[in-house]
Amino acid sequence: MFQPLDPLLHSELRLAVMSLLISAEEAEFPYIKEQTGATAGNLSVQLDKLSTAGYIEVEKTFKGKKPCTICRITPVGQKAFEDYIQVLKTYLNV
Amino acid sequence: MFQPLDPLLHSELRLAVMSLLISAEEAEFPYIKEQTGATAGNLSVQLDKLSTAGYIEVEKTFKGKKPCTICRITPVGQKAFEDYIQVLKTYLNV
DNA sequence: TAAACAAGTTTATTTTATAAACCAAATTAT
DNA sequence: ATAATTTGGTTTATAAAATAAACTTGTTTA
Repeated sequence: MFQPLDPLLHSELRLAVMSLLISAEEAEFPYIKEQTGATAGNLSVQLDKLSTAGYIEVEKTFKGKKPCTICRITPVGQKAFEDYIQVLKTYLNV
Repeated sequence: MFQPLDPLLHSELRLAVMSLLISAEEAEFPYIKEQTGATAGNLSVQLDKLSTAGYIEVEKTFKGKKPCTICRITPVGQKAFEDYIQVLKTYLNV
């Protein structure tokens, strides 16, 4: 029997975002966009979903006069990521 | 930069099926259904996709008078599964 | 001051996953 | 014997998700 995989994390782009934020603690929208190769629209949507779930927090600030969106992983997000890995391992026979 | 995740494997049910077949070498439809908890319809569709991709082979035989669908992983499928794990690991920081 | 660019968001489209409905044959109950 | 149920699936319809295209707002640059 397989435990269900958290659907919020079992998504290529959202997983990549979480992967970045786990190591980086903080990252700006354009950086995430570049690292993941996502389009801005897709990234925006996926960040919203992670944010709504409480997995990340999104801070909207300014860098000089330009808007700047900063993302950070939350404790809830960290826990979800770790749990996801544990469950996933049972699928991979690792 | 993240390498793309094989979309055929990055699916909860198909991954579970592959996971079973990697260890089992051979499994019948009802067994896979039971182990994965999938509905017959969903399983049928996903097995088709894996089969069309050449990741598994599906043999239709009879067990006495009853139809019996046997699934096996192919070398192509094994390779794809291993590759998928390698790529996935870069997302998990494992 | 008009054109191009940066940083996103919103909306529309495509793809995917999933289950409901269905089918054929075999078994069981009446 | 035949009606009802079960087994072993497939096909089709629906719901959800991913993704990109189009758009917005403000800022630089020509």
